[in-house]
Amino acid sequence: MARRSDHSREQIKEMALQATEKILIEQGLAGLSTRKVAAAIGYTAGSLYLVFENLEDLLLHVNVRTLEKLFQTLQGSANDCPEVQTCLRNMALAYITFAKDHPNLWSAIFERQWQNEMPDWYNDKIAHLFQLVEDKFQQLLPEARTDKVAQAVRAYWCGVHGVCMLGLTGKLDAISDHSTEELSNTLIDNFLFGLTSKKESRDD
Amino acid sequence: MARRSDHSREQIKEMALQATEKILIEQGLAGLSTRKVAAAIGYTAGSLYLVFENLEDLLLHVNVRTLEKLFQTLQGSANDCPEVQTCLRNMALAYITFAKDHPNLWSAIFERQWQNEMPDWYNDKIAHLFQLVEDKFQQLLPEARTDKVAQAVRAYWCGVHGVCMLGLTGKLDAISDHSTEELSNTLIDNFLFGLTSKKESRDD
DNA sequence: ACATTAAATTAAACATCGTTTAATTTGTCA
DNA sequence: TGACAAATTAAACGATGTTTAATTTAATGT
Repeated sequence: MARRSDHSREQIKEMALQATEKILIEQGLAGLSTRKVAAAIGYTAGSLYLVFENLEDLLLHVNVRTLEKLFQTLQGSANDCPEVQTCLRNMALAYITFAKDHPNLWSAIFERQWQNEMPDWYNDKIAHLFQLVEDKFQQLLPEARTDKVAQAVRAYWCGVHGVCMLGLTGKLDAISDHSTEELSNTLIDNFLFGLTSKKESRDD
Repeated sequence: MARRSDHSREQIKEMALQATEKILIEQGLAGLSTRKVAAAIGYTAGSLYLVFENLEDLLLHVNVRTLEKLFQTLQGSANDCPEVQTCLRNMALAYITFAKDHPNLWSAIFERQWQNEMPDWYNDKIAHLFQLVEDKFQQLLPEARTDKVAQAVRAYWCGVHGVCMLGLTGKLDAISDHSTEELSNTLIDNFLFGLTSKKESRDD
């Protein structure tokens, strides 16, 4: 075996990931290209294909890192809160804050239409995130059936994500300028109130 | 003045819009290109720039048509319902159904990161859609302050959109397979219940 | 120490893209 | 009929993701 440079495959992989993240942060998904990434790490576009399947694969690895950071943030916001409702409130706000702080990284996860379906190691990270919310809902609804909790988790998640998406892409500002945080609280509070008030209702 | 073909500017515009829509439906946003559109209407890519600013402008015009269709659908679902809650339920379901029926047209509205901010004639169409929901909320909360209604509309809209987005892009299937419609109902019902139960609560 | 060999890396090619430019066709009017 | 202007195109430009063949590099066997 022989290699010209003193970078191992893993090193190149790491360098490429960091370079991609930097470009993504500074120029957004539209400003990302294989040649830019390669130039940033002193290599050529072709070399990236030795380490990643293609640009989509590279981007997927950056996204999973973003998901990990998001996980840390959400976990931190889910700890010291007296009531479960407060936790779920805070986690939503933490999600929104994260998206605002890292708009390009965050939207890189959703902006793209992926060719292949997500690999397992990626879906696992998302499940990891869901688990964080699910724990709280199990605490909130201790006697509820498993699938009811799962349903609540998804509804919550969709709501928060919707606020984030429409809020950050400015699709709401055209109409009014309510803050995204207020919107999130309105949605969560009312949803949770409804959920905890009529635990026994059957409507399906 | 002289023109080679017997197509007026308006005709070409219309032809291009229809061709774009067809390509979008069949091949998705990733399969769309100026050359394809031009070829489909028997012209050359350059000719499109006589009629549209650029591809983004062309796509925007297709999207506004999609919004108009969506408006018709929502309006239809908002008519014959005994209770307001039922209307809001149905409108959400209609939105989801529309997105499922026209997945590529629907996601073309959101998948792309736009260079320029939306023109007024586009934002107006969105406001038009919001109005449809706002009417129902005003009916639901006749005594509420205007901004509270506006807030509720946005929360509702974000929730529904979030369900749609995460549901259609398959970001939820990785975890469980609850139907998108059930999810929508869970979110809406609980949110509305919370909203109508504690009308007088103050928490901001 | 040197030739061999295989891996690492690149340069170049390919097909495509959005957009702009100059060239060409076309129809109308003096 | 000839001149002019609008309509349309062909071609060019710079850029993209990806693949290929060529080249460089370092370790190995002798």
